[in-house]
Amino acid sequence: MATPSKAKKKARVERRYHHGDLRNALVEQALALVEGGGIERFSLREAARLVGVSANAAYRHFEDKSDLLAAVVEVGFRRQERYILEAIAAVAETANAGAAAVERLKATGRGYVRFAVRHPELLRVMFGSHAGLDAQGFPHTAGYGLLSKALDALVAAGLMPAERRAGAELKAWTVVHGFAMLAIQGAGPLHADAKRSALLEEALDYACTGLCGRLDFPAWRRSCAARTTKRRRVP
Amino acid sequence: MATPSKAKKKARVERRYHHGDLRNALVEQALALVEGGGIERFSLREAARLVGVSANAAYRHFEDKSDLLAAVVEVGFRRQERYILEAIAAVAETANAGAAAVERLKATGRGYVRFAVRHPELLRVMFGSHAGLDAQGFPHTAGYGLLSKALDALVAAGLMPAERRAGAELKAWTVVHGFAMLAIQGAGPLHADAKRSALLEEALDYACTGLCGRLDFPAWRRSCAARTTKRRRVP
DNA sequence: CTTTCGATGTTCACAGTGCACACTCTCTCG
DNA sequence: CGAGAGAGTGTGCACTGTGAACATCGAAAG
Repeated sequence: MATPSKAKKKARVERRYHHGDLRNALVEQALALVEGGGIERFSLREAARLVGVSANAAYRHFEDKSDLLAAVVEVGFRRQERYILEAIAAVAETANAGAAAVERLKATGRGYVRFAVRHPELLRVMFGSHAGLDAQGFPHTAGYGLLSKALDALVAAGLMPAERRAGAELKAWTVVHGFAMLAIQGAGPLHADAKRSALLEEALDYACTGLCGRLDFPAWRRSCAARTTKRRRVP
Repeated sequence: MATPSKAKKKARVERRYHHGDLRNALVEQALALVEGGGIERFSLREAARLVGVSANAAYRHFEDKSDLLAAVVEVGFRRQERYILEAIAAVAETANAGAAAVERLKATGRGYVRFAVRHPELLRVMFGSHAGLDAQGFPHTAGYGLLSKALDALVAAGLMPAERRAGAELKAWTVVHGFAMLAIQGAGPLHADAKRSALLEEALDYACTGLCGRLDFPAWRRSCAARTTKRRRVP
């Protein structure tokens, strides 16, 4: 066997007095509890128990139960961001700048909704109380910045009149957030996967229409055609 | 003094063994607790205590804590419906059928959002778990029917192409629900009353654009003009 | 007018929760 | 090496949701 002095440093599987990474372990466990059974079936005590630590150990790392939950919300937003980035990465490249801008915008929405459907309880917790948004009222997430860039590109490509640019983030967010929330609620025909993604595409077209103000820019038509023909799969 | 045999029948203010209307009293109290302090600050026991009854008395009227909450959700939906009806009643009559249809559609959204802003915690509870929606996934509320009628009228007035009619309820609902949720979350500039209602009007215009597909129907322009000139106050 | 019975409320009991306090263990640094 | 700070434990308290047995009332049946 190896020298105990070195083995003690890390990688000790047996019960140690100091956990070593309790904070993260608790957040991870809390998240698991939330995802499988909603916010009701989550207690600080059970999270601690499952991690193999006394209940009060959690208070060395979190003020409160709600503080632990806030940490869960934080990783929720980061996870959502990853979904959005993946969705954007999945769109096909196009020579047409307008089509690319439209596709990137739509991909943002696809990632948002995909995250919602895969982690409904987590999303509910993220928007369950006044938390998760920064002082300006936006998520401190790269995803929001990507949305802004996509909208800028839409203007640059001549698809969106410049005077419609202001506040466009919020409008786009409104549609996508509403869709996501209703989807996880099982509203209308949104619970079935196939139907939902078809309706999402409709909703995204509809959102773009609303954002740009009109359908009949020539470049717009071309971009729509580009979308339906080629799209890469998400891994 | 009156004959005791008759006074005993009803209207006894003193402590009686049988409450007489416990179920309603509990729902009312539970609703009050939810509205002032969110779902966390609501316990079956406290509701019972405030009503002046033992905790377990509630179990004669409700299966569960969650069953009581479901009753709260029910009255929430009815209350929301009243807001929508009031908002619709508040729009000015117009000779132009198209303008009237647009206004009725928008009013639905205004009522929805107004309810959300006035009863944020209640709305959160209403959409906090898989509840409140019927088997088809729609709220069993007259408000939804009114939305459908407004959309039909939009088609009848020639503002919305008939081929865009299918699924329009869901799209309208998506925008308005998303707006309402983000508003009560304090997202972006939505927490300030004045800014919010201005943005709501923008969002409603934007939703109509998306629903109808194009801005430049002549009747559409006229209806927009009609909206900005005259609107009655909500009482 | 009694008797009886079902609906409605009460009390007691139990497990589980969030949290405060005082205690113990271990690692690090002077 | 020894002291102190940071991390984890145990005990205790007020509270919760819920089950089971008991108490009370109103109305229907005799």
